[in-house]
Amino acid sequence: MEKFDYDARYFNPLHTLDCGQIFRFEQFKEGFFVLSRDNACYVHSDGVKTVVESENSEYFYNFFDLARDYSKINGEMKKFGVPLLSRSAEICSGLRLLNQDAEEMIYSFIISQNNNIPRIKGIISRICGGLGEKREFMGRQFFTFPSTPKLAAAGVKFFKDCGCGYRDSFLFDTSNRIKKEGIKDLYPLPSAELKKRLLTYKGIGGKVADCIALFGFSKRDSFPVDTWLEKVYHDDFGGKESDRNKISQYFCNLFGENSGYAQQYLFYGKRSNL
DNA sequence: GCCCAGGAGTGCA
DNA sequence: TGCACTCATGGG
Repeated sequence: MEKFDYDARYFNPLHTLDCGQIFRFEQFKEGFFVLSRDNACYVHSDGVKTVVESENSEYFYNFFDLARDYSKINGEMKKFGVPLLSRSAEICSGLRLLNQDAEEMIYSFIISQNNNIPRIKGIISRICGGLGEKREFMGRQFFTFPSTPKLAAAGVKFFKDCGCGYRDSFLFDTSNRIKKEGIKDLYPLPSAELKKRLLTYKGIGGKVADCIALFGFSKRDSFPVDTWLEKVYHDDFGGKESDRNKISQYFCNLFGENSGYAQQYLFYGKRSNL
């Protein structure tokens, strides 16, 4: 068992986990049981220190993006004079962007399209239960996220039976393509080029590509626009466009390198009615 | 029964 | 290029 802690003011487990960037976590004891790739951790906070217990501290230190100073990022958010953003930044100063596994993000966000978060979590959980490896951490059983070869070999019916709906063939096609080609050459690409490449996969459009770039490739200059951010754009920024690509461009021009952080604050703030 | 959910593929003008 | 239509599924 390895264990470390961090200033809770800039690391709040609930705000970090509950803003739609991760689908594999559950309430556990006084905090949360969190899964990423084939790793598990227990994260909990007393409001002063946030503690992470795992068998791989190095992995989760990077996963929770703890090398980065969020006090400055958080402060920047209040300079735009947008009440929703200021409130969210004030209340959610401990919200952090996770550095997650690229392939896990690709499959997870293909599932996310036109879907709601509770159901997305259920689908992913069933896929892991069916194809992942059984492990145990702190007396709790969990399943790893399946490798691409396992997903590729599963067949459309497996995904259908997990409740994926019409996204079953997207997962089948994309996993088989990644099995053949790999994604190694995607890592060094700049955001715009990466997004262009992601758009060529079945089931990945503009919004999902932005999520994968942001959460799976740590491209913080991405701004995914879903139904919630479209609401934010109209309600809180007085925007007139309806094309989500244009809305994303608007926000990227406004927030630049901090686009991803602003997006998460706004998403959480709007959904939570802050 | 309806509307919505972290949308995208397709066909047609 | 733009736009309407369609796609499974479960929760509210």
